[in-house]
Amino acid sequence: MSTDKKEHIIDVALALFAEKGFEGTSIRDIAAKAGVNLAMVNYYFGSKENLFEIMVREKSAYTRNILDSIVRDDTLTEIEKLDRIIDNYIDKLFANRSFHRIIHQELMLNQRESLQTSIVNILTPNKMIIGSIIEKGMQKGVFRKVDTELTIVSIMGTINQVLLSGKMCNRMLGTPDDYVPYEDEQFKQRVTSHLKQLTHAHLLQ
Amino acid sequence: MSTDKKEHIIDVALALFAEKGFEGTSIRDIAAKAGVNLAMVNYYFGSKENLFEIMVREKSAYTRNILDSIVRDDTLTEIEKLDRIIDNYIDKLFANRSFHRIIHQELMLNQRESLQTSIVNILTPNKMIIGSIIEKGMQKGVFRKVDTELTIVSIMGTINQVLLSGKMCNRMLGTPDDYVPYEDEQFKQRVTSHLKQLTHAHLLQ
DNA sequence: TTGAATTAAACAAACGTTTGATTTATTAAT
DNA sequence: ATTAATAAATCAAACGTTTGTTTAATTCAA
Repeated sequence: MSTDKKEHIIDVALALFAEKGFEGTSIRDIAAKAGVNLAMVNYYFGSKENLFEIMVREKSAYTRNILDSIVRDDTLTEIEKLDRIIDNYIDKLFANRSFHRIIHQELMLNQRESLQTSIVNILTPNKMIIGSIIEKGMQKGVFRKVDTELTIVSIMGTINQVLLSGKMCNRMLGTPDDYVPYEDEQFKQRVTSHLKQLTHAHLLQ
Repeated sequence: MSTDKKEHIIDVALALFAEKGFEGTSIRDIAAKAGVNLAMVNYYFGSKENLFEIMVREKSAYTRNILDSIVRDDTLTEIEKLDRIIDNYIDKLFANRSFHRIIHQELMLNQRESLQTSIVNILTPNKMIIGSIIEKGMQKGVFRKVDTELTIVSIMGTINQVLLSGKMCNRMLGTPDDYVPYEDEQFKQRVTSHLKQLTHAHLLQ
């Protein structure tokens, strides 16, 4: 079984799930767009739900190890660490926006309970790391006293809100509906500097 | 055709759509939970998609006229207006969280194009009003120079992020998975004061 | 008695999945 | 290097369900 073909099916499925949702995407859709026979999908992955789970597990790998090097760097102050995390997150999430959409579709729906738990388990470590930086800053007295968890929610929520709806972004930018704002370097920069300004004002004394 | 029964079907459909998504909910699900015959749903609403559209249009009414009275009140400063808007929004969105979930499911998916446009049209006026308050504050010099649109995105994004996943909230609160955080007055208060602290730090000189 | 409301039953289409035959690739023996 | 045997990959077709929707008969209310 060629790994290339399996990978290709996963990539096609990822794009379709992100666009139409799990129930809105049929195996026939996936097979057609991937250019493989319908039966191959079940041959490779056993079932549609299994393909979905494998895809989530495989594609979630990129979120790991992003923050580790940043948090360990002793030459950086707390606010510098947060700035780097914002840079890093916006970069990674803009690039992997399809996957990120799927993650949040799943979190919102109350289907596939087991997958929801494993998504929460994927996201929690990252949130913990950011949280520890904020609390270190508060201990040192460089950060104001804030609600650590909800501060993380605000940072993530801002990025997610932007990633949620291209149509909304285009309304904001004055760009046409078929434009892809996430490939616009200027827009990325705009979101980055807004988020930094927001966190600086919120955290710094 | 009894309006009560129609309304009851809409309410049942709302709850199911919010939990399982549009494609994940069958007319048979709706009919069963509403205690009506399967054929009644199509008899009343014509089609599943039509029921969905009617529901969105009907339930979106509550978002209007919330902000008008606040923005017109001349006795309030800009930051006071924003505080009231935050109070109001969190109150309304927590109460109507099922509907709000559906809205954002639709925004995320690229199915039902026409509905997406009308959702954007529903949300845009509210964003415009908040935007005008922020810009008035900047003109007066009481507000810092900020990215108006992205500031709104951060406020909305924070609330939406919280409303998105009860599981995530419970992880944050240390409450069990079956707990409903949105009915917890203390949690609502916590989100409210975080958002006010955030916007104050971000906007005020 | 007329029209609306309600029902059980059936409809065709789409769904995820399985089958069984066929092709292709791999391995082992000559 | 060629051949025979074995395994893996691919395919068209069919499977049984579930889907949204329609029908035609029946009940109910005005």
